[in-house]
Amino acid sequence: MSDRKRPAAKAKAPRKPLERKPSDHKPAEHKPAERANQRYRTRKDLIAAAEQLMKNGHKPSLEDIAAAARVSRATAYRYFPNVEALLIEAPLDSAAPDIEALFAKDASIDPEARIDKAEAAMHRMAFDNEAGIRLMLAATLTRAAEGRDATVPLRQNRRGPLIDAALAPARARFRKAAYARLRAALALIFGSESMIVFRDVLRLDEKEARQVKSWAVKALVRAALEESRKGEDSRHG
Amino acid sequence: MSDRKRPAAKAKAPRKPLERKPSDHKPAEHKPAERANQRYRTRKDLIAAAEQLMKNGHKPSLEDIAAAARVSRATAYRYFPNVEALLIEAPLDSAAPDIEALFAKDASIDPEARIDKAEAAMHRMAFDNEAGIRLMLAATLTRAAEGRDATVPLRQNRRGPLIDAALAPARARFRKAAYARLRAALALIFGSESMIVFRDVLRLDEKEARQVKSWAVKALVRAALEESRKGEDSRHG
DNA sequence: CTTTTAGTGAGACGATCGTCTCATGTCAAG
DNA sequence: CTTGACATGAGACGATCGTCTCACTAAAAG
Repeated sequence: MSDRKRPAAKAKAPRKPLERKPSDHKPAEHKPAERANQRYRTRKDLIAAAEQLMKNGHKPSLEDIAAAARVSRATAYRYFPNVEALLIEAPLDSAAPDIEALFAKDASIDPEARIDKAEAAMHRMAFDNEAGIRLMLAATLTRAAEGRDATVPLRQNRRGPLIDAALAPARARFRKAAYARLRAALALIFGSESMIVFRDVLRLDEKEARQVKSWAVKALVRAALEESRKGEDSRHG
Repeated sequence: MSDRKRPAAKAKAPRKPLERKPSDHKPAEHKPAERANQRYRTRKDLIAAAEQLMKNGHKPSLEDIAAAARVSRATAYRYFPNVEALLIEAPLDSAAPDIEALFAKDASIDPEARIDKAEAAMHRMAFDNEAGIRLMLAATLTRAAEGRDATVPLRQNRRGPLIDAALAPARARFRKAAYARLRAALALIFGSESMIVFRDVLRLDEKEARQVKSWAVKALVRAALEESRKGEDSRHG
């Protein structure tokens, strides 16, 4: 008598009746500019609550986040289509390095030194917030794997402006294409993803990771500078 | 009248009564060497089914995987503590580049050329299996974020041997420390994580990604070679 | 062939997810 | 102050997750 199935499996034929469409989440009846303050505050409270709960590395349930924000579950879903979307925005707003402050009283214009300094800041941020960043990364990965239309910004890019700021004083010394290439390559090394590689794949500790990255970013800057100086963009002929 | 709560929230005081301990999952009554064949086959079937279902980018439910493997849900949980653990093992076994074949009839010993070739192989693998890799990465990230004891190998390292093989003919030209540093830095660029950065952060397409990585790996190899030649390990001295 | 026992199937269970509806509260314009 | 539009709260609902128990099957041992 396999007549009694577990409830999840009933109506097996039309199998996926609800067929999640991840991106057609209507932000309820939120129109652009009505009661903006009220909405700003609940949104801020939700993110703050999520950020708080993420610190211990456990993925908080939306129920917990909503409770911590003194907001109902339904309201939380009116602001974010799912838990992950909340986790994506949460963990970094307080930890992001301040670009102005970083280079404020630093008169050095040596691009290698400045890039290294910028990398050090990102490095600290990533390793100090490892738990939260892991959750955030996981959230963006699965979000992106499913619905791909992505009118929403999947991911905020913090490293780009930081890299630009670090290289700004020397910008004129790079050829255009070389700069674009360097910028992208540095982004590979700067990001929090590199922390994942060091931890999970290479099994190196924070200090070794920092040394490797410090060497790599400087080597790349040097290489790009040299190629630009020689006046050829790609060196394989 | 907040007497009627949603069922999930009842018994609020002891809140987390079950308190997931991710790693004390007992593999049921599976002792090392009894009915090994039977167990090997069900495990293999589960992984194969997961691999199959992952190809479209949707995270398959364990119910679906078990059904595809012609196995009951309970049995699947006897082999893997959760869906993620299955997804981690699934997506890459068939796609990993074969190191021997890659360098078989390639007499070149130029480390830059060989590294570039290896990177190209990893690049293809990563971009061809984007959906599966995203799921796998997300799974390892959250696994690592929670229970951290990790007697299990969180992640298999495919890039390490590949990098070693590519650099093997030129190995003698590197100083030891420089080689270790180069190896780690290349691992940052080789991995599937870099695909994520290109896609989600930099928004570059596959071709541009390949160009950036090709330039970066060659530049790093060159830099490490040069430093080794000059006989100094770190150049900021 | 029988007995033992390890692997399995079926499904109940509580928890969380994301959706939806209805009622209530609250801001802001008249 | 009233009123209408909008934000919120409360909770039902079906789906999936991971755990657990019980019964059944089939491999291995005698």
